[in-house]
Amino acid sequence: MTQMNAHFASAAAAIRRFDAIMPLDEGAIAALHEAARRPRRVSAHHELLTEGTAISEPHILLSGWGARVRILPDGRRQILSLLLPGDMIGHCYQPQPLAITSVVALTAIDLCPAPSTDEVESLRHVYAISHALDEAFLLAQITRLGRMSAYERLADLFLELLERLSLSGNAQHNAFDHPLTQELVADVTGLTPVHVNRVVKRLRHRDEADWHTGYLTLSDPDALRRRIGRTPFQISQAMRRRG
Amino acid sequence: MTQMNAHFASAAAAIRRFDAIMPLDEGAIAALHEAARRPRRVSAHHELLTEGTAISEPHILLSGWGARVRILPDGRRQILSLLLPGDMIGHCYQPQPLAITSVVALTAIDLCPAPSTDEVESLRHVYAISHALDEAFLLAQITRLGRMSAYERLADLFLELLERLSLSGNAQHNAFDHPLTQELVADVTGLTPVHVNRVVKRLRHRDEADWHTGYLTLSDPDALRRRIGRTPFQISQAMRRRG
DNA sequence: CGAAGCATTGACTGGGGTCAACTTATGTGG
DNA sequence: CCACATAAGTTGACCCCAGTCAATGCTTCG
Repeated sequence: MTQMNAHFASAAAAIRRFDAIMPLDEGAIAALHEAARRPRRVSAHHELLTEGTAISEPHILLSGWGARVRILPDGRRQILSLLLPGDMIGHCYQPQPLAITSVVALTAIDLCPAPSTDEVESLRHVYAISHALDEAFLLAQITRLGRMSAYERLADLFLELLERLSLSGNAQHNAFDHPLTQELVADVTGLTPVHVNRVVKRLRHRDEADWHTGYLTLSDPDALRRRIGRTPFQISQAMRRRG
Repeated sequence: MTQMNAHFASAAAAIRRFDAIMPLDEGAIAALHEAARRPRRVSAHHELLTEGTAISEPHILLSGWGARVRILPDGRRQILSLLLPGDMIGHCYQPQPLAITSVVALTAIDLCPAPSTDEVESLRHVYAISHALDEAFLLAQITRLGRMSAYERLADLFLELLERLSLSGNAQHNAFDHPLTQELVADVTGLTPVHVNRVVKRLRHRDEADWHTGYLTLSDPDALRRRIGRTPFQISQAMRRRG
């Protein structure tokens, strides 16, 4: 289903996300479509960027999931952030050409170079907001790891994923394709795979979440949000206004 | 001692840090000195920025320590990152005028508006690198919280502080003023104050660190780095080169 | 000198890690 | 289309790191 047209890389998800972040003008839409016409495909487990390596140009993730990863000398692995359709990869402000982290494809993914802001001025603003959102997700990740229980971490992560995937139109009816293994979720949440399994079981028993064969459904996101005291993520109107 | 001339806000630390990040030209130094002439003083525990509030203009922390903080509905508190002399506050790329987190003064601090890059073009590059470093510290914080034991978290944090404070000349001989309470360190490391105390005790007994009356000494940073497998933080040459 | 904040310690608990077996998917080649 | 191999999910038994509760010192500083 999702797989069937996976090789028709489409700009749809990315454009929906950017447009949700901030309404796009025609030039921006055209440029994004054009850029997405010759996507690069990378298969799962391959490294897109290597920590300490030069960054070429910023890219846009068209489909599939990626992650920024850090690995400790003894092999422990931490996923710093997840990259979803419409997210940018390697977007930074000129001076620093070195990748600050490795980026890996968690599934097969399609990506394309991000249209230059020199050509489409209006994208500058969109990219900047996208970048600010990325930082917001890092901060959310820190609070998750620092001050939440295992149960809260999973619930919070699932809610974040639902909210983010909704932006790009990759979620419907509180459900979405969730291609990660429990081990990868463990690497995001700072837990062990075994314990992730136990907590997922609990979520299932409570009828709060169902996660089978790569598809995750949250039965009542609002109730879950209230339960763990999560402020629903939203792009504030003010965020869009120029300072 | 440190307190005695605290009311003579000085640009020295900030300039040393920026210059260490990337050699400054005379125009930049002059602008920084000028900006630091009329510093704003904020006493401990006061909020500099409130989450969701409009950001005025970027500032430079001249002296004292601050923190980006997030508080959960039930009162749990997580310090997202520490702000040290020479660090920037509220530096972001135009479009997003809302503070993404609260910022509080942990000690009495002095700050001044950051000279505009419109006036001193060369500062743009320096600010960008400073911003990239901030992000790098967030990523370090994530790995600390996600994949390190309490012992490693404290050792890693202390080493990061030593390295960062060395840049601004606020550390000498592997030692520095450390004004935080154990409770605040707990809020940085995602632990409880009680457990921070126990780990600090262990560090003391092993003669790895000594922390008394606001002064922290690491007896052998390199040995400690090796022990916990920490890559010494450094600003790579390549980071300074223009892409 | 007393009060308030911070550091220190002990006794106890529990959330989450570890180890290991077993089951269920996924997938690959014959 | 089945047989087997490999990866992923599931479960139980056990343990330990770090949290909790609570008492006691130790500093500041008014």
